[in-house]
Amino acid sequence: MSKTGMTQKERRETTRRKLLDAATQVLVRDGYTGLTTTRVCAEAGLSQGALFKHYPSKMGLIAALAEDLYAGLADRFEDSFRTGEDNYIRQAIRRLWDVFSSPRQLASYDLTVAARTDPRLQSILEPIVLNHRQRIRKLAETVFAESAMSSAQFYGLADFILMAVQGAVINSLACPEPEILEHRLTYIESVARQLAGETEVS
Amino acid sequence: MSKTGMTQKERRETTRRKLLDAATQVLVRDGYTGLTTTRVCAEAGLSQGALFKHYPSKMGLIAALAEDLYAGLADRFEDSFRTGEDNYIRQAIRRLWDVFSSPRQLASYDLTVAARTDPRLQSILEPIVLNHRQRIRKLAETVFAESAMSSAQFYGLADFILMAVQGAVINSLACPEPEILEHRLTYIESVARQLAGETEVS
DNA sequence: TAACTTAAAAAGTGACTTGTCACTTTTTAA
DNA sequence: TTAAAAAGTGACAAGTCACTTTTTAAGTTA
Repeated sequence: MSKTGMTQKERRETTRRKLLDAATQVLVRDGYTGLTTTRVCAEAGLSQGALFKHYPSKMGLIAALAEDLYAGLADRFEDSFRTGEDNYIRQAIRRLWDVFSSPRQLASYDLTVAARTDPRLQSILEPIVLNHRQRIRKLAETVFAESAMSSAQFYGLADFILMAVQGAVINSLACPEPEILEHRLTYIESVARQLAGETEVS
Repeated sequence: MSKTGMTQKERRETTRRKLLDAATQVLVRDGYTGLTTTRVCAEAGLSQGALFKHYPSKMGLIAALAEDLYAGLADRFEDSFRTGEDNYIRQAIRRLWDVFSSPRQLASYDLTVAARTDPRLQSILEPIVLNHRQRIRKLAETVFAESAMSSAQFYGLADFILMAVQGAVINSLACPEPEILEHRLTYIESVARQLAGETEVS
């Protein structure tokens, strides 16, 4: 844990990683409102000066944070679909639920919602979110290349299910009701099963 | 526009309404992060002292704001479904989209998301959101009492569609893509049509 | 009209915000 | 070994925040 014995490049990288990890944790724990440079530095065990040496402003840090965060989310999403393939519809919904209600995913909604009223944040998120979408779309195509459905058909369905799950997650943010949630998930599951059974949707 | 010629009760009420309207507008315009007592007072054309005379704290104001806001949302939701009944599935989806992408509805997501990391806000929203759900559920039941579907069936479907639309709306917050959105809406519409055509869903 | 109560304005307080600056420590290059 | 460059520190400036205190204005009642 000593600071010495590192090359400059290593020092740079480890410090930036510390800052990004700290920022992520603060965003997860305290939300966008509680995301202050003071807290990030305290969490990282570094000084204010260190932060502003590496990032020109708070927004600069947030830009790096967003990139890092979404990369992690996409990774998790992919992992979740690479493992386990039995009884896939039922499990897929549950897995989607797990993915989209994970702390980091919930924290990403803080950024999304804040972007509504912050043009700077919006322009930071735009390319990141576009890339994120593409990555998920590609996953859907490759994973279900050998499926009965065409990948295009599947993506339409998957995207739709995804929207529904996310809507359900966000709706349970302010007031979690396990029963309603369970009901919604099983409904989504049944719809997915029904839609997947038919080749023609539109 | 004179301040005089009012009874105390009238003064109280008009001032409180001014504060609530101002707070709503600030939330809509600047988001939860930008919702400060200073801005609310400026927007209302009143002093800080006036605000804290009527509400014991910022959270007290937010509690009143939330109640007022959600009441308005439910009203709008109901209105949207009371008028016009032709070609209802296609129109219903568009109407839902309109409702859920309205400025006030988007602003309500600021509260929802902020509640994740603020227990005080969460306990304020809990009863309000519960009541909101009930109100919407009742609407679904009464509106479709004479429909082919049973109201219970319809509510399951409606709730599901609602989640999907909301998910789509939130997903386009950070990075609006009209084409993707349009595609999603038509997909949701086709699914709704398909599901509504069958009496048995589960 | 005078005494009293409530509403609103004006001014102020301390805590917290982002960002800067002068300085020390560590690594790199000559 | 020594000079320059990079990384990191901690105090501090300037401003904003929620909230309080003091003062003025208006409404109510005797």
